[in-house]
Amino acid sequence: MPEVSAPVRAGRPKSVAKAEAILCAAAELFLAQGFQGTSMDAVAARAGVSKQTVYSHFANKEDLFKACISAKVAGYGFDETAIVEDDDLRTGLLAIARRFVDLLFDPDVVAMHRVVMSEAASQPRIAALFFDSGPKRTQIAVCHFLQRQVAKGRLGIAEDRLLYAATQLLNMSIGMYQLQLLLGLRASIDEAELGPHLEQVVDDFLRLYRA
Amino acid sequence: MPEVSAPVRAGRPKSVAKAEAILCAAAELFLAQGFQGTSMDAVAARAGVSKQTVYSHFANKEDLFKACISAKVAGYGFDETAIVEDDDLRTGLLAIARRFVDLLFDPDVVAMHRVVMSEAASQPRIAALFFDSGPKRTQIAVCHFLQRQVAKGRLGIAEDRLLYAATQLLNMSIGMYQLQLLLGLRASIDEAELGPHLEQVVDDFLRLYRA
DNA sequence: ATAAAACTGGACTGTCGAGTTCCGTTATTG
DNA sequence: CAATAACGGAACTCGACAGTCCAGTTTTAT
Repeated sequence: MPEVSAPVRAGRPKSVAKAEAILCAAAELFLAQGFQGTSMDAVAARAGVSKQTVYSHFANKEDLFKACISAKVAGYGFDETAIVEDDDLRTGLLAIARRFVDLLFDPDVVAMHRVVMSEAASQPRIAALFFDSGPKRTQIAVCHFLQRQVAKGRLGIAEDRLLYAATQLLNMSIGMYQLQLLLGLRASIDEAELGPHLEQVVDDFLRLYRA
Repeated sequence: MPEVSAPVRAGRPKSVAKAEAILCAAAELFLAQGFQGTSMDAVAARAGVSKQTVYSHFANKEDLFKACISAKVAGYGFDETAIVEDDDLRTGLLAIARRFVDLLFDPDVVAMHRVVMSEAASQPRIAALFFDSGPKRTQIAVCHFLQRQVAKGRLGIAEDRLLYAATQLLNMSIGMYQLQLLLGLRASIDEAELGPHLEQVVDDFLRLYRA
């Protein structure tokens, strides 16, 4: 029985560095100009690589796109382990809201939303992957945080309304800001506007759910 | 002084019916397949018209796109005059939330969001037009409703927080539903799920702001 | 009737992009 | 060193599409 996992090793191995350069270049272009707006020639040029090499690492444009989004999604997750169980509940919620909008309003993440949405029809798998490892994961992480606060007796939320409450906190944090970013009506959100907004959101959340 | 507004009338006039057919066909295709995914040949074919005729009514693809979105936006507004000043405040708020999600979750409107977002970079004017006569107008309409309820002594909201409160009501109504629709993860939202959700949203809103 | 302009249908140009192919070069393994 | 495979570079095929052109036909105002 021949070695299936190592099929006849010989010759020059594929450069991992080049594969990463291609992936990186492609991600920049796809996020900035969309899938259809990005040509394989442009990717090769930006990666400083020949088109042949691009096709030796990725079968076609669609595969390259999927690899890009998968990599980006994996790298950009809402880090749930970083949620500090602060002594002050309000501070903890504020930190969560802050971390959330910092992620959501990041130019790359905004661009990702745009691209995944516009390709959702032709790439349903990518859309599902994005949702599960992005928004869904975030929602669940916040949900777990709330659950722990309920267990500590600091919040009063029924078990079957935890997901709803988490979504509420996140949705209220978004405000009109994300839409304006997605539409390119703003380049970024001013801290002087965002800070008070998030405090208001957290205060309202506490009025609804404080034990 | 020559007639500037009626420059030398003669010959066959342009068919308004054909212009509308073109606009209608283009809208269907643009919303279903995006700007870049729609060819002028396809528009002409769908409208049952020659390509020449398309170009006689619209200078180029971009102009046609702008005309399409403008027309759709004008036709799809959140009808603020239809907000009934119901005796029961809860019923009134529920009606607003319902009207809002009925509009926002409409397949055409979802598709519009997708298209306008993906073309926002190259068509900033369209994005601004969409925002102002869509989300912005809705927000203001709800804001006015809330203001009247405050005047009647039924709600307690500070003047400078009316916009925030309106956004809150709308954002909470959206839940995760719009994102799932935009990503094509759902085709529509089941009433059995949406009804209780909206009631919960309105109840929470009332807990925060009832006078 | 007549002239002007809209409309059809199709052919045509020019461009761009995905994916392939070929050849010479370079790196790696045995 | 020799076999092997990645890489660069460039040319190439093939199809799609925006926009134009034209010759003939239809509609409409004067």
